[in-house]
Order: sequence, then C-alpha cells, then structure tokens
Amino acid sequence: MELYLERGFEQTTVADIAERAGLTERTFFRHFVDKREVIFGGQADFQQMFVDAVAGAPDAASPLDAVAAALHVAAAQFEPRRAWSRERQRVIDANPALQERELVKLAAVASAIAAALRERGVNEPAASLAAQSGMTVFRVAFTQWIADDNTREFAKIIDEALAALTNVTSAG
Amino acid sequence: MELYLERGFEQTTVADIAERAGLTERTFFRHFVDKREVIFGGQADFQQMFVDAVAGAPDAASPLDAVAAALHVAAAQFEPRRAWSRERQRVIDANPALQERELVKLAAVASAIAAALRERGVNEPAASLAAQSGMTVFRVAFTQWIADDNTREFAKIIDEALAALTNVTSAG
DNA sequence: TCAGTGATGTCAGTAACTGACATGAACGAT
DNA sequence: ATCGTTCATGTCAGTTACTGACATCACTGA
Repeated sequence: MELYLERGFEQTTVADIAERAGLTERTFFRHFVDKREVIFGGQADFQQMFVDAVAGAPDAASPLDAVAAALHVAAAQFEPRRAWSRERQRVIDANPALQERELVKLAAVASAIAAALRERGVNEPAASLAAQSGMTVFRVAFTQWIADDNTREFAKIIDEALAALTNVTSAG
Repeated sequence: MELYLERGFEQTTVADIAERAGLTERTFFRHFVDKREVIFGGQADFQQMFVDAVAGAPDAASPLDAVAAALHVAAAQFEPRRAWSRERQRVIDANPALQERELVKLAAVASAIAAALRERGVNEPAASLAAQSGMTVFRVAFTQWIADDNTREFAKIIDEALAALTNVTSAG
C-alpha cells in the first residue's frame, strides 16, 4: 500500500514490494496469487461479515431485510475507517486492473450472500437478485460515503440508497 | 475462439493465435489491447444497443421501464444466437481471467445506461441503481436462458426476472 | 512521380508468474 | 539430545504477456 500510494500500482514492481518487505519475489508469490491481491487482503473477513449477518437475521425478515441488516453491519465496521477506505479506493480507482479485481471480489460476496439466502429458504432467482441488489446498494452508498464533501454516516446513506432502490424498482 | 474452444484460454498463447491468423504477435497487440479482449469484440455495439434503447424509450417511461425496454431489445438480438452465446459463455466460465473482464464489460454497460438515464432527467442515485439493477436482471436471465434444460424465450425469462426483482425489493 | 499515411514485420527488452530443487529453522517423537 | 519431518524461504531458470523503436511496403492523393 505504501508503495502503491507513492508511485502508483503499475510503477511498482513485485521486486520493489519484495525488497521493501525484506523478502524475495518468489516468496511474495507464495503469499499472494498475484500482484493485485495484495490490496484485497481482508476479503475473507469482509465476505464472512455479510454471510454471518444474513444468516443471523430474524427468521421473519424478508430477503432484502436480511441483506439490509448485513449492509448495516458492514457500515458499522467501515464507519471508523473512512480515511483508510478513501486511500485504498484512491489506489483502486487509479488503476483499471485493480478495478477489475474489485468487481470480482464484490461479485464473490454477492454470490456468497445469495448462497446464505438460499440457506434461509429463499429461491432463485430471488436470492441472486436480492444479493446482487444489495451489493449494488453497497457500492453506490460506499461511493457517496467516501466522497470529498460527505460528512454523513455510512448507515444513513445506506438507508437512503435502499429506499431509492425500492422506489426505483417498484415504480417500474 | 476456435483455439480457445479447442485447448482453452490459458493453453492458447498469443503466438498460437497470431499464427492461426497469419499474423505476427506484434500485430495482434495492435488490434487488441490484450489477450482477453479477443472474446469481447462486439462490446461497443452491445453497449450502444442498450444506450439507444434507453434513450429511445417514451418520455413517460419510468427509469426501470426504460431499462426494461432496453433489455427486451437485447433479448431480441440474442434470441437467434443461443448456440453461439452458449459456446462463448462456456469459454468465459472456464477461465477466471475472462470472467473478470466480463464483469468489467457489464459494469461499463451499466455505467453507460446510467448516463443515458441521467440524460433523461433521472437523478442519482436512482440512475445508477436502475442501471445496475437492469444489468443484474440481464445476467440472471441470461444465465437461465443459456442453461442446458431451458427452451423458453429470452424475453419471457427477462420479464420474470424483472417481476422477481420488483417483488424482492418491494417486499423489503 | 512523389510525399505522406497506415498497416505490418522485426527485434530487443521488461516484468509477471511458475516449476524444480536446495537450505535451514522449528518442533515433536523417540 | 538427536533425529526426522514439516514448512517457510531462497535460488535459478524458464515461459509468456505486453511494449517501444525502427524498418518496410502497399496504398493514396496531389
């Protein structure tokens, strides 16, 4: 991250990273499948957080309610780390290859959420739709939350985005 | 595509492709930014089709109606090419790097649709939410449409997916 | 006929990634 | 205490995607 922020992702070679970490290039590739993965380290926890929250939602909760609950758990986790989130996103936004990988990660989370919903008895395609809609809301809200001029709470932004989604899709 | 189907994407080197096409490797890279782009050739048309359809929807149409109209245009285009769509998707599904690129392409379309919606006077975040929801529906419906056991029309599947989306998001 | 433009070839180089093998520290069993 | 195993790391050689620089040659319009 240091190096990526200093000189950008493309300008940083794996050799550079390895040197900074006091390791060899080969060892780097034993810890990360590729150069881009470095920045997506917390993925497992991130995904599990959503899955647990969906699984733990009240039985009575609708699919979207369960997903909404998960989004709020996520919001609470992120709230104290806005500065860090912004820096990280700046690195990602500066590089297409990283954006590509980010999409994969979000898709993986959506897929895991869909599985968790199916576990709750939700059928397809409702499970996938609810899961992917949830991640869409997350992305849109996250973007607003880290925007320069924003001072509002992540949870609040998520609520509004959810309301906007309901509004957009029910009006159709 | 021939080579990708024969031996798989990873097992096909750019040198192989160039040879088959009667060109040099260097020339290949003058036509495609990278090895993966080969399979996403029609992207510009694909995207434009959505944008035009959204722009051309009746003024009275809600954002989701406009997107739904675009999905139907897309369905009509794809309908006669189911076999081809399946082969292509098989290649993509067999390779993570291609799936990654596919997500980028779909995200680009969603982004273009959002812009077209804004052109129609739709505000954010409604525009992005409607656009991304639309692409979500497209993906889910497309997957069902090319499934082994499916014999139904793409348009019909899209309608059902749209209904399921409305149902899922309004029930929340 | 000639100057310019554009597509292609050639060649050398960088950097991501991989496989094979060697080394050495940690650690449990005897 | 020593031995054998396991695991993380180093070393090295190789492949392949991709890029920049320069040469060639067909085509085109003045």
